[in-house]
Amino acid sequence: MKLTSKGRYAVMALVDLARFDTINPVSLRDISLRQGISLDYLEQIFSKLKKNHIVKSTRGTQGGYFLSKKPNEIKLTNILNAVDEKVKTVQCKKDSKKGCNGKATKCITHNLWDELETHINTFFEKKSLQDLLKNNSEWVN
Amino acid sequence: MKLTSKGRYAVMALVDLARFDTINPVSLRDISLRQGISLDYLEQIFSKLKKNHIVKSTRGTQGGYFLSKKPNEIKLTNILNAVDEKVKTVQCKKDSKKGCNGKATKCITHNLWDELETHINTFFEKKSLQDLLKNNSEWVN
DNA sequence: CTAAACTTGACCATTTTAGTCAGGTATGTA
DNA sequence: TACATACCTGACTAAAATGGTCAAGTTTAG
Repeated sequence: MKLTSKGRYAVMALVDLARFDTINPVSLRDISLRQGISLDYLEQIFSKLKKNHIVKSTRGTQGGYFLSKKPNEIKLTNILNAVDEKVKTVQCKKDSKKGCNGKATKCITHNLWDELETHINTFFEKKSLQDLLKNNSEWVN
Repeated sequence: MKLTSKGRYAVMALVDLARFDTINPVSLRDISLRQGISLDYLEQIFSKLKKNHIVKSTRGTQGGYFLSKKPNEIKLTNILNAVDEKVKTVQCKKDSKKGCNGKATKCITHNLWDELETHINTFFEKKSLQDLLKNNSEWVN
């Protein structure tokens, strides 16, 4: 199971973006300063977000990134998948030697982790960027 | 966030134990053979399980481990906590430099991860060893 | 034409994971 | 009492993941 700061950074950056991209595109430099995330690391993350059609970008002076959809259309699943936080709880295919190969002879706890995975993913599918914006609209930056 | 094979092994081993400790204590060697987990690794795991009063042991020939409570009294939270799988989603105290110190100026996504943590822990608090036994009673070993 | 911005990919230090290894200690049974 | 079978402890480590940095670009608005 993976759920690390890369995913957290991605979500933080996108919330930031959603709040500031209303007029002009937002530069990674600004996000970096506001959120305290390394610029170089942000570039890696946004490269993936762009490939997954979550953000678009404009180059040149005054360029930057903006959301490619409305905040309520961007679910957390989309974001986390984009940056490779798969939320996979088991990989039982490798150890075919004993028990679990995903078919007839599942390991004893296979179903459990499957359930958990569903449980977590449901959570992420319900939450959109919009939801996070609402919770934070009153906050000073 | 941590949720790795150590936790998975712990759960597997305990399900195995729950199925076979009805008459005699179960040796780690047997569990190791049945579940395909390294004996040395099992010893580490059971050391922690014992410290946390989830299992007890008898020494000597024919010795081994057995559950210290009934399967329905052992929740997955207990097991995972015992082997140090904390299921912590954020540690926002370290980076006091920017935003999140857990107090007034929480990072934008702080509430989100708190919610997720609760969501996952709820799942683990509901599930007991007994639940897993039921699901697997029909399986051949 | 050039500075500001995005883009790409290689690289790397540190930490965590998933164990192994070596050496114990305790105890039921013969 | 011997001894095999268990448990117990701590040091060690290869490999992978994490959380970045660094270097060298390309693009385009002004």
